[in-house]
Amino acid sequence: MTHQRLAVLTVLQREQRPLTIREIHELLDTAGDLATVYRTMHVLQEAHLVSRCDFRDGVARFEVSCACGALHHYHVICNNCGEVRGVEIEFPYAMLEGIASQTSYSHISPHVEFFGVCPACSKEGQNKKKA
Amino acid sequence: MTHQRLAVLTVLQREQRPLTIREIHELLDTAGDLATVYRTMHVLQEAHLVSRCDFRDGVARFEVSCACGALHHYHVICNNCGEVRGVEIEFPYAMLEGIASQTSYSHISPHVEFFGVCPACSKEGQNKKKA
DNA sequence: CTTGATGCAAAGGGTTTGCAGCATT
DNA sequence: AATGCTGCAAACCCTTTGCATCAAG
Repeated sequence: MTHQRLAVLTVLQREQRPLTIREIHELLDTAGDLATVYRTMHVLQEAHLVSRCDFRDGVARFEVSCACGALHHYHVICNNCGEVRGVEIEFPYAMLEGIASQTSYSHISPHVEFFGVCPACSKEGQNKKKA
Repeated sequence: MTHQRLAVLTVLQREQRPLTIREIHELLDTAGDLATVYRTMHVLQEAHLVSRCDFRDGVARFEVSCACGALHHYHVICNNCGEVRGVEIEFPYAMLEGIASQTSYSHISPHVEFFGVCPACSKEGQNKKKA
């Protein structure tokens, strides 16, 4: 609604990758207060305009919510250099049904992040082996 | 190896659920220092004796690594009351292959947590609707 | 005027680290 | 004696919060 919030959304739209709150703050033209960005992210999250992801490094990241069709948006993070790749792939909904039937939980939604080794770091590893 | 580390493993074995470092510390008979538990968890993690999971609440949790066969161990967390249920279910490895081929990343491993509403909270919701 | 967003500063909470002391080999 | 684990305290970082101010309806 407010100017600041639109600015945050614009940044996220432009970057098209998960951003730390600190990164968002630095990318804002009219850099307001960091606390304001934190509050803004809460609002945008509850409005389902952005989604939060967690790369297991203790820092929350945000990106614009995808207009998910059949394919869903995931991330693969390099264990070595931290590079993040986006992936569009179908999530196996059969799994959700299995979980629902095993647990009687409802409204189940998965939070998934993939970790691996990126091509560049893979090569480096090979070089190290050879050396 | 050391006494403290075995004690931590024993606690995790006994409880059979993801524990906060603070919880582990409180469950230890000879409660040493919190910092020691933090260091211990790092060691155990690197030794692949425990695995860390993340329930998106800013606190790391640990449990004994499963001797994974065909079925894998996952968690379903109640969005309302925070109750955690364990689930044993097959993970769709086809998904991993899809991601590997899309990204050229190797050694891909998924980190998954499921969120939903537990049966008890589901009932409460219905009561509220009726009331 | 009333409501809500902002900036600023301080506090909170989980985690890490430096250092000295202690145990074990 | 040497290595490494422990306890203690302080520091670090991300995040949240109280409060006064400011902008908008």
